[in-house]
Amino acid sequence: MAGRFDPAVADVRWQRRWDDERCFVADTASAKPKSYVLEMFPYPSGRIHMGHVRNYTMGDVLARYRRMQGFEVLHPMGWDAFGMPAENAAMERGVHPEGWTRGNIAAMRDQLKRLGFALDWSREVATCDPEYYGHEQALFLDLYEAGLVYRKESEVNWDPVDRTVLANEQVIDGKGWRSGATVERRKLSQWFLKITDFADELLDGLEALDQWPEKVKLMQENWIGRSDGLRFRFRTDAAGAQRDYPWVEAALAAAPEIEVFTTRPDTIFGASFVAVAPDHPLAQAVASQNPDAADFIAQCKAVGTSEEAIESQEKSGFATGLEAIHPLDPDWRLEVWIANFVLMEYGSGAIFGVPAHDQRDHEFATKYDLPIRRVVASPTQDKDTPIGETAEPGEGVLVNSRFLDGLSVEEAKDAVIRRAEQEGWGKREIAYRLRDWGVSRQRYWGTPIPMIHCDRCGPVAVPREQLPVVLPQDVTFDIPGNPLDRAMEWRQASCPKCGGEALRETDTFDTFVDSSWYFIRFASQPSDRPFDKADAEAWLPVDQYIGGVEHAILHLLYARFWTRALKRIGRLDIDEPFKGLFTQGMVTHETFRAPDGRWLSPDEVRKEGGKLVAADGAPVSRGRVEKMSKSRRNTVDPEPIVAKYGADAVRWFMLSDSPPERDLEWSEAGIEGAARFVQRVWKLASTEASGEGADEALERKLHRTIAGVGEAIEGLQFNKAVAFLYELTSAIEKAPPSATRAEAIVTLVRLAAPMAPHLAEECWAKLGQQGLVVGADWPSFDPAKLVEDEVTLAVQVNGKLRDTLKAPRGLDRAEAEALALASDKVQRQLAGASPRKVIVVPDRLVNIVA
RNA sequence: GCGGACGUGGCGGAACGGUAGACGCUGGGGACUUAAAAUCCUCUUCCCGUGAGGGAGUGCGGGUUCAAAUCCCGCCGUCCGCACCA
Repeated sequence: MAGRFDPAVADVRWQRRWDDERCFVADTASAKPKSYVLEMFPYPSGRIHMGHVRNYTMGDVLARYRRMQGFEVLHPMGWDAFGMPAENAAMERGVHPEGWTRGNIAAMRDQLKRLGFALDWSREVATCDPEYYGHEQALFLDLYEAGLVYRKESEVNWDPVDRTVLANEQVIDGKGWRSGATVERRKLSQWFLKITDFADELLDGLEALDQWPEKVKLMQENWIGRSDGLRFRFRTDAAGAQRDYPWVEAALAAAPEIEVFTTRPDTIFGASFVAVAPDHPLAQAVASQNPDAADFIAQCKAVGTSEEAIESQEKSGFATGLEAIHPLDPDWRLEVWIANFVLMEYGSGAIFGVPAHDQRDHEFATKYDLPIRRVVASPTQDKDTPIGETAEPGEGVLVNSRFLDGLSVEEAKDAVIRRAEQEGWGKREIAYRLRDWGVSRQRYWGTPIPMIHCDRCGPVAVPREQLPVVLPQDVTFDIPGNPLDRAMEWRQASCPKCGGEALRETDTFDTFVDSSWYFIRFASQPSDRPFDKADAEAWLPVDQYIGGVEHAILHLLYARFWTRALKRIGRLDIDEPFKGLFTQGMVTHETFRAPDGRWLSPDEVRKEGGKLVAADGAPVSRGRVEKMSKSRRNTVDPEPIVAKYGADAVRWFMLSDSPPERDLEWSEAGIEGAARFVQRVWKLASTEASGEGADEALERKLHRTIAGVGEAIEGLQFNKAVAFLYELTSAIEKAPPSATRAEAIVTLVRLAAPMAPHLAEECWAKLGQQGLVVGADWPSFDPAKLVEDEVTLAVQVNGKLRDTLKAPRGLDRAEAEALALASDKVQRQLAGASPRKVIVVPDRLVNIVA
């Protein structure tokens, strides 16, 4: 009896060997074709979790597979090391964010190494390295000089207790996620990157990304939210008797014209009112003179920003006493309202309402008894068909619309836009949902924004030779707010322009800036500049990028933007950073709850008499299978699992069963099964009795497996690759000794190498093969050996399967038909009737239609 | 509300329009063992039948086709993204 494969010994042995031989160091100068495989780098939270293991295992299989195929592979790893958890740890435990982060990186690096990933650690970067963020500051200044950066006042979520800006995701039900304080809307001066300049490019670029999931492309498309329409002006006037009201005067002075944006210029004769956003200048002017208006606006702002709050909120408005003059009819006047459903950030912050064909306008008009005028009619309607309880946003033919009558919606849109442009009161415009990217964060643990504020010169860029602007170490976290604000020694600087006393910018970058170019730095890392153009272009774009779908919009959009911005300024000639994208599913686990509703971790639950009970004997209810999370207490720490079963079993399980894009449920039984497979392969390799002669059936199986595994890995269908290897393993186990069998075992080891590399190396050595299996060639297959000489013909009568027959391959139609008709079962079904028609699919099926 | 994905045994899932359920897990039976673990063999969609065999079956209802899990139409359900975007 051969011994068992002992991962505790083997894993370390081969990891050391790969390291010693620098197996995974990528050579940019190599003449081989290049392949860049990348997984989204982790935030160093302290320990890796199963999601990381799954993500990195997939990338690793691909990287190792490509290497065996003869590619020079770049497969790097680093750390998205800035961010709030480090500061929270500093506040809660009094540790410095840097020390905390560095410690976490060291621990997680060890954990990753223990899993035997084929990573080029020589290129490791952490975004908190001054070298890394210094180059990032330089890139930012490049963009600044190119006019792609600007400073603007903008509204932010302000936590008054923690005295910091919160991201939208950190505002829960209107309260700060840490402090629980009610979040205020506050205006702050922030740095913005002009991502909207690239809106069209980013949208059009999606088309070429044929190796991206449609879902992600669609999400980005919606996020960018392009809509074509017309921007035009209404002249304003006072409504008859109200000319002398002070707020009307103020409003007319502030807004002699109101600009609106519409995607439905065709409905211009259906207009029944004009509405502006509460923070529109006109609304503000009215409010300055009219306390009721001011109250109304304050009410609008008081409503939470949560989705539910917005959804349940009733449409409401405030009549300003102004009127807007219809651009196509000077005698036609529309009431001007301030309305709570108009957004200042979109379009021009003002709309004209068409209640007949827009649901929001319909609700508003109904409430305030404004006219509802049909201007589009479907084929079953005419110009007098009344509008019902809801608006009719659909297609049709224009009615009640003067010169537009009879035109289709599309034709009418065009006609109105042309007329507006001719007459000079409006022009065609494209509006985007996408906003410019605000990158300022009032946080310590991030990349300092390389700017200096001078009272005389305004904001001035830090001179290049002074980069990097390094974070000061000596800061305190005992008081809420940004510690950089209090680091007076660090803040003081002389103005690069006038030489006078000035203060540094104390905001740091959104961490998404850090992750917007790390894949470029991986490809090329000179010390004197962010990257070398030629070296970076040798690797980029990333051939396969793998990560969670939660980054479908922000990170992936920012990285695409950054890459295009670098192209525009001539730094890198790459359009799209990620040629192939794959978003893997989550790792889930069942959940358990105590009678009082508390979540219980799996090790607090045991089985007793077929029932689940807690440690104290209380009955436990089984919850849903959910994503592993601390709050649900259903996490499984990979480290003890790896220690118990070995890296390969864990890797194998991560690839088994579930298709990679779907969720994978962690289970004890599953990992046991994976560990069993590892031993089966080891047993084959370690007990192989050499045999003589060929085994044709096994040989065909072998070639089909080579083809199948290759195709599955190429398509990132790892679960199928796994299934193929199970089949081959069973076939070899059952086969009698032969030369073919011996060869099949060697091939099996190569096929399994990307997934279970330690096992493969151990087997490879045991089988007396030369070198390391990581450097071995991927097996090739002979297409001629993929087919069987004998096929199984399915025989159907009227489309129902009645028999299966063994037949030699390549029967012609007549032969196949004759064979099928000779079947007893077929004859019984036919019961003497003669077939009306016979369909033959060669070597597969005969269908007899009676 | 808008957009999208998905729905197959006890479970995860396979299946160029052509033998539904590969492979794995679980469970049943058996072998080996003093015993257990490990390992191996074997069965495992459902219904009728001792059996040979027959019938049903891929969320539901229609349709196209010699043939539909797969294509088309209409429902139902689950999940995800966006959300007062003019």
